[in-house]
Amino acid sequence: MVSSKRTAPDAMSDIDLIVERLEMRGHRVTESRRRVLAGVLAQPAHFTIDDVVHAARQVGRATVFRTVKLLLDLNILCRILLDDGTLHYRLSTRGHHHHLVCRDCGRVEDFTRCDVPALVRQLARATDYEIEGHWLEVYGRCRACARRDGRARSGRAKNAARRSIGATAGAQRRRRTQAR
Amino acid sequence: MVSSKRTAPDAMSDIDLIVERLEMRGHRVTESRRRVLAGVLAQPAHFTIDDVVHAARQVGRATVFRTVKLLLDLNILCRILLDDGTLHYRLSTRGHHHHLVCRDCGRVEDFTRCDVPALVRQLARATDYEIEGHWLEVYGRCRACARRDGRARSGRAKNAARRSIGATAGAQRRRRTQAR
DNA sequence: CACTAGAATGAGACATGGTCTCATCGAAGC
DNA sequence: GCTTCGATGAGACCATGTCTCATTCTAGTG
Repeated sequence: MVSSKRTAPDAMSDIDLIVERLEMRGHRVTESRRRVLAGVLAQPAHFTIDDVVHAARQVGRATVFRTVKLLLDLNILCRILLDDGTLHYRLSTRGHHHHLVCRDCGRVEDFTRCDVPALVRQLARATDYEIEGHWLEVYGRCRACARRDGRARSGRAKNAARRSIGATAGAQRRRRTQAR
Repeated sequence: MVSSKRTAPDAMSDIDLIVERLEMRGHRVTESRRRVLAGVLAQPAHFTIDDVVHAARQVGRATVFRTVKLLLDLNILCRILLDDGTLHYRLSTRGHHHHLVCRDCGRVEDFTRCDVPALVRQLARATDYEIEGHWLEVYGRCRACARRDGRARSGRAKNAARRSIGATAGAQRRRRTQAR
């Protein structure tokens, strides 16, 4: 709590903050966990577990999975459901929030405004459910992507409409593979 | 606004309706596809692809996957994101709708009221995204489940809170396996 | 400080969900 | 009846994630 603020504000301090939360919850702080944390913090906005497995190369695969799950539990990470149905991860902003995801480049914006509670109240009345939570993701195209191929737009529109939430995971794999 | 389970007047006519939609879109109507359709229509409210693979036993696994994807494309099926992050399928009610899912028994209600458009407009203004769609699922406990263990509730509450969207797929597998 | 319980680890087998390939079949238009 | 080409099935393959179990290591205790 009155913890070792041993280093100046650099990447380490982020790790230390998370380490503190681990300790507070009674989890042990091991070298592997530190490495996974460093790997996570080194990622861009959002990433797959595989990205972390590569970033924290000395750590076993199973441990990376366990640690990421732990971070989800602690609300240090959150999940993003991409347009194509695959799940990515990202550092969580504090509190209740949702994601606005660009279908083309995968950029993610957080937003905190959430109109759902009113709907939830009405649903609760109408259905007699005890409502405990909800999941909302909004999909679109960021300005850069919309502008980049504004003219091809009408041609792409049909594909975009086709490309439901359920586009294949395989397509996603290929897309990512090509991209690197 | 809450439409409950579809009652099939008789299964054959449902199949024929779907077959018609396939033909209209220029897809061939094969024996395998009929079998998959029959398998899908024989399912309870929601199901996994594996359930369909078992129901349509004479049909190859790959074909079941292909056919289900086709049905998703045609909006005959829709996906449900369960509490634990796994995807299930269900016959789609017409038009835009969302799901209210019971975390305990997995029951699903559709609802069509959707307050998101207002939010979407505001997001579009604030972020300059072209917004194309959204995904909303609401989680809770149906009346039957809430009543069944009303007393154990306080004890379970903590678990429920823990059990984020990210609960393990393994847990889900086990749950389903036990259940049959 | 040494000791110890038990949490965490890593290797690798395993499970699941899904895609791809390719030879073959068969629906439907002519 | 022929022909075309979309659909099929078997099975290999891949990605993601979990489980097991022997071993290691953290952190609390004396």
